[in-house]
Amino acid sequence: MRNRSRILDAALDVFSTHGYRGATLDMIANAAGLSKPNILYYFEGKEEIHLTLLNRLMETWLDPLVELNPEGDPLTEILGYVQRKLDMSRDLPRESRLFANEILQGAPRMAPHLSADLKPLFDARCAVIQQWMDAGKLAPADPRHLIFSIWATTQHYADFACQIDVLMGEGAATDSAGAFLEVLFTRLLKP
Amino acid sequence: MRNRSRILDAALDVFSTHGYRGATLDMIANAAGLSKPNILYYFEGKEEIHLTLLNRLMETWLDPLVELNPEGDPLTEILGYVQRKLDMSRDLPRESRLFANEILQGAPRMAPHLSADLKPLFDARCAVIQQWMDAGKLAPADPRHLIFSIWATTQHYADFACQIDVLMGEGAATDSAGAFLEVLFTRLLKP
DNA sequence: CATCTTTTTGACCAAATGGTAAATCTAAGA
DNA sequence: TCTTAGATTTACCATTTGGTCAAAAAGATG
Repeated sequence: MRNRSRILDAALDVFSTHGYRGATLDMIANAAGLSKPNILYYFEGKEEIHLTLLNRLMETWLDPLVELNPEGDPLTEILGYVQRKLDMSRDLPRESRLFANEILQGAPRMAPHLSADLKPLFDARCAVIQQWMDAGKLAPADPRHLIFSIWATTQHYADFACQIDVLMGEGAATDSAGAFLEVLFTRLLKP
Repeated sequence: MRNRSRILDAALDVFSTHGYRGATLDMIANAAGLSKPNILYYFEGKEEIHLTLLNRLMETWLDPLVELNPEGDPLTEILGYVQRKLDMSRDLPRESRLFANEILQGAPRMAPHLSADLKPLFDARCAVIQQWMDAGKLAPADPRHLIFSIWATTQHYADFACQIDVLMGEGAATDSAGAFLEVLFTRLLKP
């Protein structure tokens, strides 16, 4: 099944930079070093490749939030979450852009996942954060918007990388971003 | 020239939800209530329509940052900027998504604009903010990442609206977002 | 070697898509 | 009313693209 992996890797390249409709099987075949019919030997079609990528992505994507430990020290936990999300933008920018593309276009193939997987986790984590705030361990703020702001600021470094490269120089951003975001969320949340 | 406007409006709808390659002239024609050849009577082709939209967008997009007044009260100016950007996400979500789509895909048609128009403004505003911080009027933080975080958090409400709708219920977000972001950036920047 | 299964490929196909050409319609002036 | 310029449509065209099919390679197995 090495070919399957090569196809998925190539498809991740292509889908993440051109979007679903902008990607073609020929592009994927080329990037994978296989012929188009050969790709359709391993996958039923373009949509199945895309769907496979999205399904795999969902686990990876939720993981950092799953790891947020309700028993841990509140501020440390939140800052750790920010750090893990920022690491993902640095290490998996293609996945971030694949996700962004899908959401931008109204999540036509991922809406079920959002309701079924993301929403329950989101609600649970919001409740935990709210309890931390109620207990005075974090400064008060809407937990939902807090999470949105963490997603937005961290993913921005992957999704808008090309703009950031123009403004800061290639790759100069992700280093200093970690320090900035730590300050940002510490000042927001320190009780 | 009313038809030109109708075409551009329809194209904004289509491009912002499907991306450049995902959009078709037929979709645009349909949305505009015109025939495909009639659209090509007003524009040279698909690319010219897209380019026209991007060019118009650039002005609108830079405007809130242009309005940031170096003579004003620092915190008020920054918070005003955040508010204007958030208003844009609420009022012009299609434009925000058009922009996000373009950047996500590596800004193939807008890279020149970024270097020529955005970069100088960005550098100038960073310098102003740095001076404010040096003068002790704002708490210290990297001005570049500050601006990125403002872009990220405000545009997130337009670009990821479909995800936010799932997590918070339709349209419930943009109201409370303003208050949250004001707290976020006040706690970050208040000296 | 001979057989059987798994991969791979070259030649196609039908639909979609960006775009063109020429004919037709419409409205304003002379 | 006739003319003329602009606007619109119908009928196409060439290319791209997702996908199929049968045949050929390439392994495995006895």
